[in-house]
Amino acid sequence: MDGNAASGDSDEFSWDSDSDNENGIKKSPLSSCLDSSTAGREEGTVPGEANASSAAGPSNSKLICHFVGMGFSENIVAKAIKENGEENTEAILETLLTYTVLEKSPLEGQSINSDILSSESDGDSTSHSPESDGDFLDELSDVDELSDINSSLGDEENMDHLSDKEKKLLLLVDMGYCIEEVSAAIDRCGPSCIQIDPHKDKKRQHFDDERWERKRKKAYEKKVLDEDDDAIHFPNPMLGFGVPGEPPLRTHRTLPEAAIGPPYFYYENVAFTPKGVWSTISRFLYDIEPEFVDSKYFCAAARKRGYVHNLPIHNRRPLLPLQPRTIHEALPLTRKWWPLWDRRSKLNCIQTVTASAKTTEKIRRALEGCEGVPPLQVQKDILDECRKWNLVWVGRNKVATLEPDEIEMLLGFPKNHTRGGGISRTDRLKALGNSFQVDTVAYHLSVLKEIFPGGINLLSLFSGIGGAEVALHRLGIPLKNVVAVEISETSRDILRSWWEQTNQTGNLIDFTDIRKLNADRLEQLISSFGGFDLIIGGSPCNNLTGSNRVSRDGLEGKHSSLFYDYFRILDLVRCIMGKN
DNA sequence: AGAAAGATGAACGGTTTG
DNA sequence: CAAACCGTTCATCTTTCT
Repeated sequence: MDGNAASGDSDEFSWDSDSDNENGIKKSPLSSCLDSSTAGREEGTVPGEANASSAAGPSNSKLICHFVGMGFSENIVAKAIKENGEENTEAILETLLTYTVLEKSPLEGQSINSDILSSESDGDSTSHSPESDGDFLDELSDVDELSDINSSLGDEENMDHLSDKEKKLLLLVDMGYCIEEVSAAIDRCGPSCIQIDPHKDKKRQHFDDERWERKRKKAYEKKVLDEDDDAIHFPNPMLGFGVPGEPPLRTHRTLPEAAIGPPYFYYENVAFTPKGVWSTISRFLYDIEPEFVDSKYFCAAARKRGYVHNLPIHNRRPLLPLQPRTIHEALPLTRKWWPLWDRRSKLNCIQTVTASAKTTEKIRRALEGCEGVPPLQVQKDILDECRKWNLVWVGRNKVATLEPDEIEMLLGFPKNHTRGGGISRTDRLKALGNSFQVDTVAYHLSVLKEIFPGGINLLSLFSGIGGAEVALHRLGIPLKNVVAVEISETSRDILRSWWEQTNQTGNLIDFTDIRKLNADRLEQLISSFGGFDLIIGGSPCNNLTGSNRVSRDGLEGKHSSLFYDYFRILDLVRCIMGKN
């Protein structure tokens, strides 16, 4: 998946507006599906089409199903739809939230929810600039109103009549959390799993201090999560349920009822995220326990990732031939120049940026300055740089960065997979750095071969350069219909060019923006070939990975919040296929 | 020739884990 | 404690467009 891609196109969603992220109220990933079904900006459909069809008969149950999937009870959903009509999903949501959150104090409920929803559906977000005076004042007045309402609710007396869930919901929303997410989270794990400090010292003037607000939110998140009991723990060594060549750690597991397919699904992201991210992901993905695997057990490079999937885990088979597992085997030409004091046998994680010529030049000069074995301190400094930049030895005193074709091999792609067609070296490295390790994913997907001997229909979200497609193809699982959603044109080109070169007999349909993929389009696709067998994707890690010094904002980050779109699409497909 | 767009290089800490 | 991390941003150089 191309991590930067989300910022590439014109922003109808105003992701860039800091104030949206700061108070966290306007942005509600869960409701984005509702946005797109009402706003009529779907790819390949004319505006209004969605409204027309959602008023039709069968989609009424779909609508109910959708809201029930969000955690509302069927009775209330039916009531809300009756009250608002089927076409106005935002109004339905508003009503639902009103019922759910503030049944017993309708007055406050109305004002809070209408604030949230009216500001969300606020027309002009395209040319939105946080510096613009008018906009800025608008934001402030929104926030002020909200904080007035909330502070009036803030004292204990006024909250006495509210249930545990309602109190916590209000407090978290007050902290800047997205209301739908909080509601879903509480529904999934109960109010007691979310610890709230009732002593909030809210000062209005702090709202114009972005940094303070961000810090406060971060600190609060940390506090909430530190007190969270079910923190994720990582297996050490990071073998998941098992890797080839080792006795399996587990061959069976019991999935939560709600998690069982069809369709099968497979979600991937970096293992080491800010705290709490994986428990949120797991909670959304039907409480499935993530499988954490380091790809160093599949190839010569480390790649620590978490996978949430509902696939069977017995009778997994690795891709053959097995990849070389050490640097020397994978890159034999480096052996000759590899100094004895560099004891690395595995490469570190392949990332999107590589060292410059200056770094390798510096190392060469440092080594030429000493005769024989360099002093320990020099060794250590050089090794630190080598580990940091994944450098390999290519000549006397010479280290070098990995070449794109070497990375293709390490990640399990065919040689020249990303080469040519006007793609620059930088773009290759970037696209590769964002990709799956094919052997690892294929090992997990291998169980599909006997389930679907005739091939599968695949929905590939954030498909990038096609790691999932390559994995399935190498497993010998025929690809019947592949719907690939990828925002980067470069990556789409790479996938299509691979598709055309590998004698595929199926159809490849591609989409650009997952945010614009809606229920109507999915329904069309599903009815045209009878449903998806596998929904696979790794959403952007930009705001999760430790490499990001600037905006490691967690799941609510500009890019990584697209996880909620993965969930939205998955849930929609399950819904449409009648499994919700 | 000059502007615009694209490619490359270099500097930028902190959180999380065992 | 060390060690690792699917990254961002700005400056500068290079290529392409007008």
